[in-house]
Amino acid sequence: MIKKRKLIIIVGPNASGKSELGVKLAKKLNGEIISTDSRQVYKGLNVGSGKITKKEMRGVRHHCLSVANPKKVFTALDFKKCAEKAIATIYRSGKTPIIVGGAGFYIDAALGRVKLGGVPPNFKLRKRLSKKSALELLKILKKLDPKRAKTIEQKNPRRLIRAIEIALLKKKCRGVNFAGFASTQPRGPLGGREESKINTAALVWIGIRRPPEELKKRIRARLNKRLPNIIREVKRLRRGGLSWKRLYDLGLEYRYVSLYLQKKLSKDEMVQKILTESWHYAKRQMTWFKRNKKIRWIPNPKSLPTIL
RNA sequence: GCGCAGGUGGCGGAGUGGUCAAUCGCACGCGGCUGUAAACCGCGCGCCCGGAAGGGCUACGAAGGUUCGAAUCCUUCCCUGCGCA
Repeated sequence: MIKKRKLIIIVGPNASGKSELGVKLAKKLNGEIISTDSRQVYKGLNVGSGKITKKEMRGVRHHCLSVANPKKVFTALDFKKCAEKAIATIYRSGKTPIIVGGAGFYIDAALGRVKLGGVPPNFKLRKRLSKKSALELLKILKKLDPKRAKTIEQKNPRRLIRAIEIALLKKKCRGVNFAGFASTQPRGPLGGREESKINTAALVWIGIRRPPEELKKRIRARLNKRLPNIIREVKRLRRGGLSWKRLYDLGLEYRYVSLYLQKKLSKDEMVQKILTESWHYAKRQMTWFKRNKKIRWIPNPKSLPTIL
């Protein structure tokens, strides 16, 4: 039996101060950071995604940052692979891995708390299905996988399409053992575990939770400071060949700044949109994390728990 | 001062005699999420009781009136925008 190694996970909403805490802990514990952010994985999405700067890293090594081409979708599975590799590397060098991020789904995927199927995205199929209504999609799914049809969010086209994608491939490969498939996987207390080095680690969850008004203020301050650079960044991304559509899908600052640059929003509308949407996002992040009872909540990065 | 348009829930904006506590969008609150996740989706949202069904109360600028019944019709008043003075 391998001795349990420590793995620290720092979570919290947008603009709560996770990166700062991460570096602080890394310094203290001789650790390295695995950033868990669905937009910071892309090259060129820097200011807008709130990516930590070289200077802010203070010499601490960060993994899974700027590892993907923004033109292509980087999936949760891609992230999981990156994180696992990083964790292995960090352990090998005798250091402590510290996962820092706000993308709850990615973190849970990386740790095997959410099981990813093994069915890659089929963009042609998605495109075709995207023309159908949720009701039509549900009908299709009912035929393909009645079991999944019962548990799925019945009005969410994106989920329905993915479920159909899975069911279709499953059908095609009937006979093969697909026990690992998400669609038939019970949700167990941890959503099903997987074999990995992570299972042998002692997980320490830390969450930063700030009062709503304070968080809103931080979000606003951060945007004010960065907006000019974000606009510049979006222009640069455009020149680099990102479509408006892609920028829209990237969400938040990328979405609304590009609408502004296309003159579909005034500057003021853009700012308001980014602010409220960032707040909504922060709340969504919190609802994700609230379920995780292992998280120890602290009010700010300064109140470092003594458990370490 | 005259003419025209209008005043509806936190905001925008429908409704124009009963089926209206009032379509819808936004904000706000809560939640979901199994390879797009900063994406995507659901529920609630006047007040009070209820798990719900349902019931009670107060509401559509103000005050009166018509009517079995008014956010909707009439009168007066107050306010706003545009036009003419």
